[in-house]
Amino acid sequence: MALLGPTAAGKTETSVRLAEHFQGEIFSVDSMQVYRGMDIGTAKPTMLERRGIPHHLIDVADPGEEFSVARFRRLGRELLAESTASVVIVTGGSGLHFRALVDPLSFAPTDPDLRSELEATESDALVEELLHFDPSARTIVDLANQRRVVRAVEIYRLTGETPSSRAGTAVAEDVRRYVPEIEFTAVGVDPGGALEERVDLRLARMRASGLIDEVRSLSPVIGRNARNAVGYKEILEALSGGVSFDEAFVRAATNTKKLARKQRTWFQRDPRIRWIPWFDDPDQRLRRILEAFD
RNA sequence: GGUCAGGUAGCUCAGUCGGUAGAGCGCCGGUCUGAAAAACCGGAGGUCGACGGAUCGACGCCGUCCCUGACCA
Repeated sequence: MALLGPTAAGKTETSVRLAEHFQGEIFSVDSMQVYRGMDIGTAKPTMLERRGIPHHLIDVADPGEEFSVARFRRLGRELLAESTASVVIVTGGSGLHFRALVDPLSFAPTDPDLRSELEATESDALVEELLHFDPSARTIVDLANQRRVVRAVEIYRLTGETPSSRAGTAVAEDVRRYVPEIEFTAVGVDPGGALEERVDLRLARMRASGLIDEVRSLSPVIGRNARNAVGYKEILEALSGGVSFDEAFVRAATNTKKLARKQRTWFQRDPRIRWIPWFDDPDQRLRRILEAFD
């Protein structure tokens, strides 16, 4: 089963209670909780909060690494295959990571050298190359998005596959139709308008718990991906003297709310998620979620 | 009280020689297959401090007033 929704929706606590109820184990689908040491700012559940429930896909990479979705999928599938848990509870707010885990997404290979070569290439030239080997790529790839164009050309040079050929496969069609590879039932939770104050409150708690020190100690080793995490990027900016810590937290608050909206638009189009009405009381929330899973 | 600078989108500010306004951020919405808490796309929003004046025409010129900041008394 899956428990999804935007950040600060109380998923963590609820998922632990669900796991206790079903004797299950938790698989996190969170793009930033994968990094070791990024604890406070990612709202990673502490050992105490986990209450003995096994949590997977958390702390599986160093903050200096670039832990891609493809790696996330590979590792997640491995761990799922090995798992002996009677019930698996998938929870988190990273939509693509969720789909990578349960849906038939097949990631084409990558090559760091080729990648950096393409990234250094004039974007018009890349678009020209792309449209040359696949004229109808225009309708599939966002040509204004440099990263997408680079990736499409990279895949072509590495495998000969074009955006059209990849989009035309049966699995690609299944992905579009939300046909899962691993069956599940999913429930969505969303505090709606109450989310803003939950975010403000949570950030204040993070600050009180030492988020600034956490970021400071991570700053020498944090990598390109991890440093983009909301809360971290703003405080890193403050640490390098750009802005005050107060300002950093104000920005972190708006960016967290922005993130929540993006997470919503991602999950909202997934027809498999059943959204339940929000209850502020955790007990009531759990009860409604259990009903929904019945 | 005086001098100077300034009052333009929610915020910070652009606006060439007068032809009724733009950007970044925010806000709203969308896309999404190896950076996804990323990257990208679209949209809404302004009686240009107020009132008067000269002009075919003013955010822009002239006058008065209001507000803000700095400095001088």
